[in-house]
Amino acid sequence: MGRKRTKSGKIRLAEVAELAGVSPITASRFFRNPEALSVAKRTRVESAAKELGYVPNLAARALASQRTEVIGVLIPSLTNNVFSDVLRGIYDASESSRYSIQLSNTRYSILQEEKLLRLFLAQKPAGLIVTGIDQTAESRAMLDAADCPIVQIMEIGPDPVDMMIGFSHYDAARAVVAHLFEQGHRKIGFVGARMDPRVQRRLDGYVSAMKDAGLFEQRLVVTTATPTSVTLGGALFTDLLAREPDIDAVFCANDDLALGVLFECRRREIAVPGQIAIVGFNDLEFMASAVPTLTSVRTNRYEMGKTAATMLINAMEGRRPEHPVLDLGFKVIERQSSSARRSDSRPAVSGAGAANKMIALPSSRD
Amino acid sequence: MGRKRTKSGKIRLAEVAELAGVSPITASRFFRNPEALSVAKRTRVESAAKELGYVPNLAARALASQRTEVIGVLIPSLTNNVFSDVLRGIYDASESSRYSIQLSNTRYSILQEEKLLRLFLAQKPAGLIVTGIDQTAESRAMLDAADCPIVQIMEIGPDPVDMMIGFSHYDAARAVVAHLFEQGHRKIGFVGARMDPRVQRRLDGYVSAMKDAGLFEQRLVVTTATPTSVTLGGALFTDLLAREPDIDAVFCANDDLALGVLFECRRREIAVPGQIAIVGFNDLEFMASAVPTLTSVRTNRYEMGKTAATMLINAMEGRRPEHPVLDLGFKVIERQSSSARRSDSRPAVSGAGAANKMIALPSSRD
DNA sequence: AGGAACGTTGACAGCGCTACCAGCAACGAC
DNA sequence: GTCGTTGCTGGTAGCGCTGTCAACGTTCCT
Repeated sequence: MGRKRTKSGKIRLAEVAELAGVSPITASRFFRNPEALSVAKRTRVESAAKELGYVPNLAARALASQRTEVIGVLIPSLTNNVFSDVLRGIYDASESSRYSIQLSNTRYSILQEEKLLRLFLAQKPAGLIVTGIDQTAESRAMLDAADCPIVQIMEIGPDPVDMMIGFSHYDAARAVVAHLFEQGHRKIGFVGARMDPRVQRRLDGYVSAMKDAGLFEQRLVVTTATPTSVTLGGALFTDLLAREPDIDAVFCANDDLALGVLFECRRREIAVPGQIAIVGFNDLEFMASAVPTLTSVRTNRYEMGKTAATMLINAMEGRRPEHPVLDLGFKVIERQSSSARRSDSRPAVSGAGAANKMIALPSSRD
Repeated sequence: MGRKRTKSGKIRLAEVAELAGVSPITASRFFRNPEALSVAKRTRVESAAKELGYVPNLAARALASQRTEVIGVLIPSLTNNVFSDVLRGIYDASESSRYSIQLSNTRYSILQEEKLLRLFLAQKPAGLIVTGIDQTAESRAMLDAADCPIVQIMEIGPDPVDMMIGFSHYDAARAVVAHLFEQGHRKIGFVGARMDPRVQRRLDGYVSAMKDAGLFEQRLVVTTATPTSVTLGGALFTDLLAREPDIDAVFCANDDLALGVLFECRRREIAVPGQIAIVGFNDLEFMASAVPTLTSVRTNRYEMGKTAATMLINAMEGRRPEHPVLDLGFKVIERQSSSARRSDSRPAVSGAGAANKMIALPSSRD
């Protein structure tokens, strides 16, 4: 009834200005561009704000300025380790800025992505980070029309919307196959799950490398749309073995699958790499301490996220990057699981901590 | 220069109202409480909004209504798998609501948490999800004073701020030790990393259970403040073995450490569970397909996140839960790695897919 | 010395929406 | 038939901040 909203405790810009003895607009400028104030007023506003514990009202700021300080981030999965690394980079980079992150999960659906994009753009984000290069035509049109900087992450390709940071999954897959050839493997299977666009491009790279060597057979490829998991790695490998019992290597589209294959080999008492070599993708932390240690492709996911956010923030503040497309490359980390074919069935287990040989390549720039 | 911001394309509530032939305030009501409109106006506004592609301006709404539709979420890590499951639950639950998630990473620092909390509360969030029960006194005071619903997640304890959902890490650890006793293990080591409050409580549970049996020795505990990893599991286990070569079981504070211990055992040709039993915590997916399969404690992380967000949303809309403290319990999933002591050194590997025996317990309510 | 240029400050209006309250019609109770 | 009561609708007045522009004092140039 008689309970009116108490205004007593509310600290607005006006209160700060009054205490500092300046006009509200001057106080406002202090928070947005302190250099524009004289030193005297600057210190006065600063101490007044601190004394009152002033915190700006972001909604009012957004409404008045017609823009937000929000970076929209669209990623396809919250579960996948790969994206948590990227996200960490994005959050770390944004923390030291005044921008905040608005995250949404497309669940690997470009239709969902389109819907979320529409939602995001309606709120006029200061910038946008989107995953990959496979948007719907509608999404692409919205991105092209958006009047904020945009970074596409996770891979590089032709025709960037704006900025782009990633690496060539195709080239990385070719490098893996080349490495396996080098180690004497010929009958190389491919195991993939989820089959999102980037996994598909890894498969494409594998296929092209195998074809180049005249070794490609469709029967060597086992994939599924099911989300990836360690258990699934074992199951897909079982399928592959049933089809092609005499394969000598397996290229897994990610590390979870590779671990599953490793466990399945152990279960079946198949020597790794003696009988079958295993290569994964992403180089998650556990790959280096598995027994045998597992070869994988290292991609700079944290750096990718951090750089993407940094590029975006710079662009939002008018400092556009010299090169809008940044290829972070990849490294094939050669470990025990793919070392040269040998006849003995027990892998060398002593060198768990042995230095990893690396093949470092920037993927080709489009 | 002469380029003024074009206002042409802007669809505001006023435009929708005009097309629908109603007043702006009526149109506004349509979006917030459609039932308050007559059916005729409701359909008119609805079709007008759809025709114009109207999207409300959240900043204006927040400013006018003095509240936001943002749920603040404070978690200690973006890397940890455990939190990605919780987060997925939170995002899934929020998706079907009008609330959006604002996520921040405290990096396991309660000081950082306090700082972020201050930031969040200044923006008047509609609700808050915070991790754990170990806030600073200052944070606690802010939470108590906050006029929005709050859910504490990940564990339960006495004296909730508002709502709480989780389980007792202490009881879970005691259940693990009990299980190991039951399987004939006596000299049980504890391996822990990061040592955040919840890991600490697992350690406390382990210590109390061991003391109850008169088997506790400080030398059996190896911990570090270092962030957890598979590799670290191997290293800590190596330390433990150097101290106590004749242990017969290792309780790992999480699954990554357990996997590291397993690999280290393989490296050293220690039979699991023949010579040493291994138990992890969290029951990540890979635990079930490792060789041998690894015993762990299943916690309903996805459900925890989803339920937390759902409880919060309900509370924000006036439907407070009957029981503000929800104990989700845990299950000790018994697998090969901790089965009864046997003299032969090769574990049974045939039953990879065998049904897991479970010990299900709601943790005790405080 | 006069004027331009710059740096600094403030007045005003309005961003798009909703809280609040008033008004109006339709209906039922006496 | 009069007086509530209920259900729906609209007018007014901001929410707290910033864009724009004008005005001021100072400095520098010619």
